[in-house]
Parts: sequence; C-alpha cells; structure tokens
Amino acid sequence: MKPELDLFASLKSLVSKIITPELNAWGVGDMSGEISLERPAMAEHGDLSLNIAMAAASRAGKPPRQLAEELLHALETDDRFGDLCSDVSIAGPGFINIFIADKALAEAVTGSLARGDDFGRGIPAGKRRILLEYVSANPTGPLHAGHARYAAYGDSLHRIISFAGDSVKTEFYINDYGSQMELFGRSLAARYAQALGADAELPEDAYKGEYLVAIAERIAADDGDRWLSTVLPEPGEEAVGHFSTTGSRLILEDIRVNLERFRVSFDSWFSEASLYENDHLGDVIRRLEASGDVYHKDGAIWLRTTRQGDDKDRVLVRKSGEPTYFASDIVYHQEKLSRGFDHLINIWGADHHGYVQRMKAAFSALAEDPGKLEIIIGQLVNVLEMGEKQQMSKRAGKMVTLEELLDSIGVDAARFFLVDRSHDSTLDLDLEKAKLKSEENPVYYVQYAHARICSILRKAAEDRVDSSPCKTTVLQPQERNLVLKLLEFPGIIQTAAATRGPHRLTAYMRELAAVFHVFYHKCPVLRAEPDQVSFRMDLCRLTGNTIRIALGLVGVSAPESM
RNA sequence: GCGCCCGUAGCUCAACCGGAUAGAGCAACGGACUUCUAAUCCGUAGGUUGCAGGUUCGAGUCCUGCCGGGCGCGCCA
Repeated sequence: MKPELDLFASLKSLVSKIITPELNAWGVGDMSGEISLERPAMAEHGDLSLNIAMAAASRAGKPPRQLAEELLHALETDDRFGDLCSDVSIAGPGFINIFIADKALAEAVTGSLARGDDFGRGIPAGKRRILLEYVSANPTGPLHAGHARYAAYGDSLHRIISFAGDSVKTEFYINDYGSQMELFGRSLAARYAQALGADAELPEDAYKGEYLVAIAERIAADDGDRWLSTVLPEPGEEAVGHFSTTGSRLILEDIRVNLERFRVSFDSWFSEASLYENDHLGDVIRRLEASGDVYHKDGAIWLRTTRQGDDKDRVLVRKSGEPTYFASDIVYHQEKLSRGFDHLINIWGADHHGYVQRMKAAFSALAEDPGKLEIIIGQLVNVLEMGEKQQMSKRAGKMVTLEELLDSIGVDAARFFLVDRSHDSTLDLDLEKAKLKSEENPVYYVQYAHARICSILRKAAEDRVDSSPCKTTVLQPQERNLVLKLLEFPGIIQTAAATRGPHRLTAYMRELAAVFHVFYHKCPVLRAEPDQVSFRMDLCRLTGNTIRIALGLVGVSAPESM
C-alpha cells in the first residue's frame, strides 16, 4: 500500500523523521524500531499517541515529560505535521497525544476508497517463498471438528498472509502410509465381507466408524464378491493393499468435497506414500549421516536428536526395516525445501507439540536452519454433548464431523466461530449450543452492517440522489470514529499476518460494524445536508469494501441483503 | 516426574513491542421503529485479570514459586 494512501503509516514515518534528530541528540542509541503510534483507548487521549519519551527516559537520563516537551516542540514547528494534525499535546506521565485534522481524515477516505478491493493490501515482500501445510489428516475417516478448526484457521491464515504481501502456497499432506493404513485396510476388508453376508470379525483396535460400512457396501456394489476369497478367513497382503488404497481414495474424495464446501482450498496435495516411490529415504539418511548423529542400536537406526535439545534420541528405521513416521517427515520436509520454499509453516494439533523439538533437531542434522521451520501449535477442540466432554476418536468412530458441523450451523457461522478465538486456547464445541448460537453468532452482526450499506447504496442509485461535492471539513464525532476505525485496517492486516492471528481480524470486524451501526443511527446518509451526502456515501462505500474484504479473508460471505 | 498451552465479568472470549480509567458478545434489567434494513441503537448492572512475590515511570502482558485445567512424553501417526 502506498504510504500516502495509508494515513496512519505516513504519519508514523513523518513523526519518525521529525523526532529522530532529537533522539540522536539525547544519545540513546537507535530507537527507530521502538517508535510507535498507538490508538489510545480513550478519545480524550487523541487519535494517535506516542510513548517514545517514556521509553527513552531511563536511557536519556532525563524525566519523560521533559523529553516530551522537546519532541512536542519539534512536531509543532514542522509544517507538514501541522497540515495533517489539528492538535498535539503532552499528557499523563509523558504521552504525546496527536489529534488528526478532519480535512486529512476526509482525504484519507477518498484515497482509501480509490484502492477498491485492494484497500489494506500490503506491499509484496521480497522473494521469500512460504509453504503452509495444514489439516494433513489420515485418509482413514472423515474430517472432524478438530480438523475443521485447523482448516478454518489455516485457510484464513493463508488468505491473510497473502493479502499482507507474502507469497504463500498451501499443501495438504496425506498420511497414506504406515501401520494405520494397514489397519484401515483390514478393517475395511472385514466390513466388505460383512456387506456380502459373510461372517467376518473386525480386527482388534479396528476402525469401527459407521462410515466404513457405507464404503464397504459401495466397494461390494462396484466389485461384487471378487475379493471375498482373498479376505477370508484372513485378508492377504494384496487384499489389504487394495482395500486401504481404494478406501482411502474414496475418503479423500469426501474430504476434498467437504473442504471445498468449507471454502478451503489447497494448492497441492502431497502423498506420504509417494515419498517411497524412489529411494528418497536412503538419500536423506545418507545426508543425515554426514552430521555424525546417525547410529545403529538394537537393530534399529537412530538419530541423535538429544544433541539438539530433544528429550531422547529417535528411531528412524525400525528393526523390522520399516521407516518411522519421523523418518517420513524428515524426507517430506527435505522435499519441501528442495522445491524451493525457504520458509515452512506447519499447523499441528496440540497433541503433536512434543514432536516439534525432534523435527527442529532433524533440520539441524540436515544442515538446514531450524528457523526455516515454523510450527504453529493449535489447541484442541473439545466436543461436548449435553455438557459432557466426549472423547473424540477416529478409530472408535465417535466424532462430530465437519460435514455435520456444516449441515447444522452453515459455512459462514462455522468459519467465523472457529476462527474468532485465538488458536492458543482450547475450544469447547457443543453442537447443540452451536446450533442455537447460529442465531446469535457475531458473524450476522458484521454481515448485517454490510447488507445495510448495500441497501443504502441501492436506494441511492434508485433515487438518483443528488449529491454535490463535499465542502464540509468538520466531521461529526460518529463520522470521525468511523473514519479512524477504517484507517486502522491496513495495520490490522499486518498485525494479523505477523502474529498469525486471524482472530484479530474478526475482532476488528465487530468493532468496525459497531461504529458503523452507531454512525448509521446518528448520521443520515441520503437525507443529510446536500454537501454532506457525498462524503457519507463515501464512508458507506469504504466501510462496505472493508467489511467485504475482511470477511473474505476469513472465508465468510458478505451478503448484499439479509 | 519433565515439557508445551491455558486460567480475565454469571457464560464464551479480546486486549498490538509492557502503556493512561482491562474491553466486546451472550445472558439480565430499562428505553428507541410512520424514517437509509430494529439481525440495529441508547442506557443500567456486572472485575482483587487463579494465588504470592519480583523487575520499573508503568504489569492481564516480562521473571520466580505455588494452585487448578488441557495436551504430550512409542521402534503409533
């Protein structure tokens, strides 16, 4: 976003320019990174507030208010600053409070409006290529509420980081390899036999979910009893392979369909099994050996991850000769890097947090910078039924699926709800309550503001409202509040992206909708004084654009009427 | 036992790099539609930010120790 179109950003750089000589004169060293303009909680404290005098006080060895006086003088005598600001004063322990001129605010609205759907978009940031991996489920069952949370979070993060200016691709890692897949194949084979009326028993610890019955019936319908002799009394290796492959393909298709309905899309889908089509594992192990941290013990191959701070060393290849999931993951991450990505973001559930250290250690062993690997731990979702916590288990088939969530509360409410709180907090989800909540979900509050704006603009077009150009340079308090809230948007985008926190955006939308609703009640638009109509329509347009953009960044629709 | 996350209004949650009088929504109570959408707005009430120390101009935020809850500590994934 061009600086002159982001009033807050350009004010910040102007203030920095003005006060830097003063800071230098105090001999406090480089404090340029600490200069920040904040929006005070209270209107009396100005539109923007500068706290650098207090931050510098101890290093300068002078009282903060005295320093503030010097900065105030520098600001007051600067012509450019005088053009943009109507007042500046010192308050409290040494805050410098800045009041922006109404004229500058009105011009910023015009400039922001001209950016259309790009209002708030950041400047493309260099050549860094990011790969964001999330959801990454076993294709052994439908996605559940926990996956839904990470899907909503990850997809929103993708949209936000991209909008903020970084280049991000997304990937779904399909865990279609290993013992869980074999167990899945055996479970499905038994269901298949049962579907054909045979007396087959599910293996121990089997996937017991009802969805497997439906899949087995479908395979029975497609293939008839062709496989029956190979699965009884015990399924052979070939049959297990067939059922796990066929079953996972069908489940993956179901996963794709539901994610698409959830407005979550991936640039690529990567199969773990495909890692074994060539000897990538051997290549990676040879590479790890160069670190000197690979050793053999008890018939297995180990990586000395303790050298990088892990609790214990980890097995790469079992004594059976099968690679561990850890080994797969190292190969996978090596593969990601070799595709040219230089920053990898993974979203993992809290139940995998113990895995972070060993993965970082693996990066070190590969002679890669562990800083290239950013792992975001998302806390879990508790599903409550009648207030009772339910254990979610894919194998036991006990879970609330993404599909059920969408059927009961809809895409918009589900996405807003799941992303509206920090990923760092455990989320309680009571499906019955969530259904009730759909009526009072804050998403409707935000969407309603958008619909209301559209309604005004429709009416303006119908009535051919006559609006002469804006002459007023004095804004009503409600207009000021709305403009100031709108101008926060570019900064909110940057913060949400940098802190990986989409919930900041939903919180912002609620605030924006609130100040708009207040504006709506106090400031008529179409029936305003003739020279005010044009500016108020601009305010409506810019608010509408901003809500639409913000909702879009969390994958929620912006209805034109409700 | 060790590691990570969390503890804020009755409930669900915010609070930017440590900023001024800790904010929203829901629930409760009282008001506002002959008007550009009342899915809205205005008002009232609601707090020792789990507890105890420490750091400093200033702590919900940082440090230490407790208490409580979640998750993990496999040659499962």
